[in-house]
Amino acid sequence: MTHSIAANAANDSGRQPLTPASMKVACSNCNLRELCMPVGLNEEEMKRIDSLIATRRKVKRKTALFRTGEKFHALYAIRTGVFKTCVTAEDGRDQVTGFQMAGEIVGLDGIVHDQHTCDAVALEDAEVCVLPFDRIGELSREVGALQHHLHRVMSREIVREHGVMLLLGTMRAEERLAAFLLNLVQRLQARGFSRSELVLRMTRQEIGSYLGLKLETVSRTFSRFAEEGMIEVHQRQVRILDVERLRGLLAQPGSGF
Amino acid sequence: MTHSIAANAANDSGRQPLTPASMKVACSNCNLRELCMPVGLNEEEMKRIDSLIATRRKVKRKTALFRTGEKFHALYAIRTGVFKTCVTAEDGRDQVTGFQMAGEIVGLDGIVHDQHTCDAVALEDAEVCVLPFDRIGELSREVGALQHHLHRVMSREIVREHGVMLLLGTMRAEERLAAFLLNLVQRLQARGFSRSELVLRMTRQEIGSYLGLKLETVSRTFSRFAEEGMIEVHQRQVRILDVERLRGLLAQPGSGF
DNA sequence: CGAAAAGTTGATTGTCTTCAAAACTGGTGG
DNA sequence: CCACCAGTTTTGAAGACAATCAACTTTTCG
Repeated sequence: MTHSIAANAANDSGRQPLTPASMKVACSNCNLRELCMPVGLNEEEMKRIDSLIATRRKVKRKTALFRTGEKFHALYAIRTGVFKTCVTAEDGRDQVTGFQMAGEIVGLDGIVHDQHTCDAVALEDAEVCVLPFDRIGELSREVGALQHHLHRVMSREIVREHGVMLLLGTMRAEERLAAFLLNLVQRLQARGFSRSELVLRMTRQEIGSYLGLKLETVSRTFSRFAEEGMIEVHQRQVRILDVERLRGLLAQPGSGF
Repeated sequence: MTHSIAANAANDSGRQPLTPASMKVACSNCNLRELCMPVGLNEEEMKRIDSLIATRRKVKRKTALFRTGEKFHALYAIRTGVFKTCVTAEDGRDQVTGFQMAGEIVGLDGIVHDQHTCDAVALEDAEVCVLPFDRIGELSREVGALQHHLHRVMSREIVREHGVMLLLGTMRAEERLAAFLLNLVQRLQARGFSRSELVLRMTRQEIGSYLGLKLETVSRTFSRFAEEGMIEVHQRQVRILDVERLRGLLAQPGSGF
């Protein structure tokens, strides 16, 4: 039982296997570099990119990095913590459009109208690098790799949202939750965490909003997965016991006719 | 009755109020310029942008401009015709992610992995400008306005998809269809068409796929709107009789708590 | 023209939502 | 340090909405 949920929780309080505290404020020696910056730069280019980071900013749990309507002036690279982004309709309904973690970029929505069109809220105490957008523009004119990297980041977001649309448009509750869990655990694994255990940073309500389900449905579906022995759930701590069966939920039901 | 549905249909067969046939192959004198290119360029810059257009390409109804898995090498600016883009899950289910018309850009999904991740299919005979992506990269390094324009196009797509996610995640069938019709008519109006009449280029099935509904539900909802006097439907020809009530469908139901 | 595709409408079913109550958790202040 | 309280989660029962299944009509296009 070396990997019990309790052990995972402990590991988790001492989070950031990738980001020791003693780090200089620079991309060039940031452990998240491969996640949020282009690779294969020479020293000169790296120095320039370093100059891009204006500041870091700490964001307390439950507070916003930016909100709808605020002026856009920077993108943010997440260093630590998990964020949610959500859009709000005129009538007050809102929709979580994504959960973002270390190495991912938020703020792309603001570019079109020079104004943010969604809220980015920290689900736990977090820290971000502030990347002033006009600096990104200048630099990417000089450093081709940065230009292409930015394009890829934006394109990746478009493709991710295609996937969410597929989920929301065609999947049933069980499939949605399975897809959600598999996606989360895959991203956590890429960051050095367990491939089978995770701590949810968001509420059932927030998961439901993201998946187009009510919180009760999310809760019930978790319970059903647990009953069937596919996962183990203790509040926000989840252990995946049978990845294959979870994956199976995604491929099965339409049977592809 | 100057704007009868029949009249609209007639107008429609003689489409292209914005693009006479005698046009040179250049952005500088393209009537869609404001839609798909940056504004406020000097002559020198305009000339460079013109050089970006490698070719035009005609796409027959029901054929693909590109398909999932094909190598990405260009973005496409739609000159005439309407496209749908759709993603396909491993199990064969697919989801229409958008309908694109004159002046809009498709192909952004291909940038991340140098490979398209969705299909773009013409719903009617269409023509596009081919914009080789490496040329866009070079040019946007030289022409700041083009660079910023590209960023805005991508950001706009991200924001649009946020809206679709809100629709798929929170709206009921009537609201979805109302939102769809209002969005469509608004974009057509921006292109010089009627604000109250439109010809759907897509099937009920395709509308349903986009809205996360079955085709029967789309058909029923059209019928209900018609019964209630909000619209008039004759197959694919739709006349909007009461925009305000349609708009009301979007704001009402949650009453915003 | 004729076959295939698209659209409409009805009856029934299934899934998710809604409403409700109770249990649990974690943080705060006495 | 413990009690308490608000927020979160679980679970049940009933209801609503859209899906499914099915039959039929209309339109499109080769």
